[in-house]
Amino acid sequence: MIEAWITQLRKGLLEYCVLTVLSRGENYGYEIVAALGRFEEFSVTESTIYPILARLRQEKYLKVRDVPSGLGPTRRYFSLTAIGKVRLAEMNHHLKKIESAISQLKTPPRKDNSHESDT
Amino acid sequence: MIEAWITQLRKGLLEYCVLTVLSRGENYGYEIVAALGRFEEFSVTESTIYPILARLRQEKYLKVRDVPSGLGPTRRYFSLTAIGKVRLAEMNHHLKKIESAISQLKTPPRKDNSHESDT
DNA sequence: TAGCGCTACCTCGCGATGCAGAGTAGTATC
DNA sequence: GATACTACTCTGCATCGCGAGGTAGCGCTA
Repeated sequence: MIEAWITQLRKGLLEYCVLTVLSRGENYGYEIVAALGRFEEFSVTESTIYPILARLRQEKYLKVRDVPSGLGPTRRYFSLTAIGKVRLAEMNHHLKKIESAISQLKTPPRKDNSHESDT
Repeated sequence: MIEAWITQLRKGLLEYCVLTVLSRGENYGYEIVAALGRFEEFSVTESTIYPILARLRQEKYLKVRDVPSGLGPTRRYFSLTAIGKVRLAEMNHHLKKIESAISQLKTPPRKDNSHESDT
């Protein structure tokens, strides 16, 4: 099942997506779910996002600001901290390297010489 | 720890990498480990690769050919089956969509109109 | 007051995966 | 027989995504 594979692929990636969304400005959980949900491959529910937000916050990558919405429960706005921005930059760096590695995997490795001429 | 994040990122991705490596032609486990190990982000050991190969084979994405190596135990060459190639194509498709989604996440969403002019 | 629906947040428990560590087996060399 | 190298296998743990379920504030209708 491709769907099961996508679930595995998201591991780690969703954390990155949350940070990326927040790099555009502060936002609250419910809206982040909606923002990611616009993309089929990132369709998620609260039970996926809230634990990520909690962990990111615990690790000091996010800070919190509670704002009464007057239209329901208080909204908890998350935004990147300084180290959160650093973290996101590191992630971007690693993702680029991974992309590069994958594109190299698609091409047979260039042996310096042809001391291996099987078949 | 970024390293822990990379570990999470690899979930699902390694399966894709293995299929990609095999799309270049048949190969055996030990060599696949070496092929992936050339890239820092994909540095793995046998205990990571062999379970993937076993699962991929069980799901009929790979077929096996045993070849005595005369230099140790018999080598077990893996190669893509027909549905293995289909699977890899599907994965490529999904990865492209994910890449596209990520690049859109980096840009604030364009509202068709400005019926939402917050700030 | 009671019931319903929407917004918004949080927690529990399961399944899948990556991976360190340890083990098995075949061949060659000493 | 002991050591070393190649090649593959198994066990057990940690982490994450996510379905299911729960709480709470506000507004509407009856």
